[in-house]
Amino acid sequence: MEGKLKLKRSAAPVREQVLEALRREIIEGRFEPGRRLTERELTELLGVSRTVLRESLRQLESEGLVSLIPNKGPVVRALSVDEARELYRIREALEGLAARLFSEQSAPDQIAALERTFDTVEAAYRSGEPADILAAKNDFYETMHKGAGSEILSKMLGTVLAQIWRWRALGLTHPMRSEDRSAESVRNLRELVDAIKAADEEGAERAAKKDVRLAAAEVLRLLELPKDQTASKDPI
Amino acid sequence: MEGKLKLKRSAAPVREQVLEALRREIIEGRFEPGRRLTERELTELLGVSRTVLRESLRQLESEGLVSLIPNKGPVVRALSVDEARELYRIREALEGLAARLFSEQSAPDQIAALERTFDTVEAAYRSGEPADILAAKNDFYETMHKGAGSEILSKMLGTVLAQIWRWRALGLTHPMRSEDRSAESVRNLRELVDAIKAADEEGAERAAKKDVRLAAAEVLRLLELPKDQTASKDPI
DNA sequence: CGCGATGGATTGTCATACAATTTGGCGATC
DNA sequence: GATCGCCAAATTGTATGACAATCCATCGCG
Repeated sequence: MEGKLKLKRSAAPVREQVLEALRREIIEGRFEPGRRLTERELTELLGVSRTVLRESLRQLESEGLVSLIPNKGPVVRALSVDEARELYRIREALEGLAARLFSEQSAPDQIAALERTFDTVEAAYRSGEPADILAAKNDFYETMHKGAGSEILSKMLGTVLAQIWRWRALGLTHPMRSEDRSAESVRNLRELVDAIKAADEEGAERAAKKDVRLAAAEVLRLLELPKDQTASKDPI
Repeated sequence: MEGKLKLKRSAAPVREQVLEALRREIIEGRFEPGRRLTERELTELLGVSRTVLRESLRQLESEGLVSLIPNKGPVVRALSVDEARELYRIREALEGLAARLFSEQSAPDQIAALERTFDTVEAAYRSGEPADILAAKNDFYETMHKGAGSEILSKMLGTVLAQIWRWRALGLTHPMRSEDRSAESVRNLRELVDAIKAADEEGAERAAKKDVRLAAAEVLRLLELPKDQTASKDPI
């Protein structure tokens, strides 16, 4: 009955901790797509009751991270390439909206925060370390979403990002990735930041959308490459 | 222990039936915003166990229809005017995307289906019956979402629509509603249908967004009116 | 070789129990 | 009489055990 993924029994409700723990395992790829998650296995792993576990699983289903197959059990959701395409289109629309809302508000402190995270992104790209780049870009987007001033939108973008997390890493680590992508991406983000600074709503939306669109194109290109590369090492 | 909202014990899992029953009650306004929903009350009303009920409530929380206040219980979520505004902006972006995707696909049968639902909308507007208009427009949007060919997008739009359902009715039934809105709305939708027929992706997106934007403007105008009208009759 | 029966594993649902927390009210004290 | 503190009721949070329903692999029988 021992929990191996330790949960502090104090601060937050157990259910929340379970939810976060499972979400993390899935997003970070330790529970790979398609993997079955039986209730017994999870309750033993986490040391919680079925009651709590099942509530968390239902929530993860709403977020699109697991599929609950009737009488069969939960499975880590595996997305098809088509679904990846759909998610990127949705993300494009929503990031565009976020950028526009950010521009409309034009809050000086938020803009300053965005510039700071942009500098970090730039530095991370220069360092070339994929993990750093990913972390920096996450910060950047998070700052942008926050600056848009819509809790609802932030949450929606959060669930979209959680679902495509795997592929975002792919675009940075795949051996066949395009070499020009880095410079291009930085250029885009700078354009976005400049537009927001200038309160250019139209330009901000366009830049944000373009950034997502190019990232999507790269990822989809990589996903459709023949699989026989040496790339089999890390099929996140 | 008798369930007063009858649930058939057969076809679908009990949890799904509970989920749908509660969703319906909330969307259609029989559980008004802000109302507390204690677990005991709901289990008795529905005749199900707390286990099932709580799982359903968690799901409704993810959908934004209830707020779960810790140690206090579930409450039918009440949206502020600001949140309404946010939801309409999000809807605008997503409906725009749906229209664009529909155009891109240009599936003749879907287009035909859309034209049929548009005719129904037109007829409903001529009849002037708010319930008919609402139902017809729902059909229209549903058809459009389906035609966009993205299950994920459809579901997202579904949860957005569920949250603003109340206000959509408002735009059609409020005593102070603008008289020109009907003609304008029909004109917009026709523009949208025409653009889709012409595979004009740009135009379709623009028309869909405009439709949402105008509907939002009308609803927000009504929400900000002084409350002392005779309008107290039906505060859905 | 096909195919149905059977049994194990897993989910679906329920009832119950008790701890933790909130809340409203009651009473004691000043 | 007012204020503060504290108790008790109501409600959620969590755990446990039980049993039916369903699915699936496998074994056995024709």
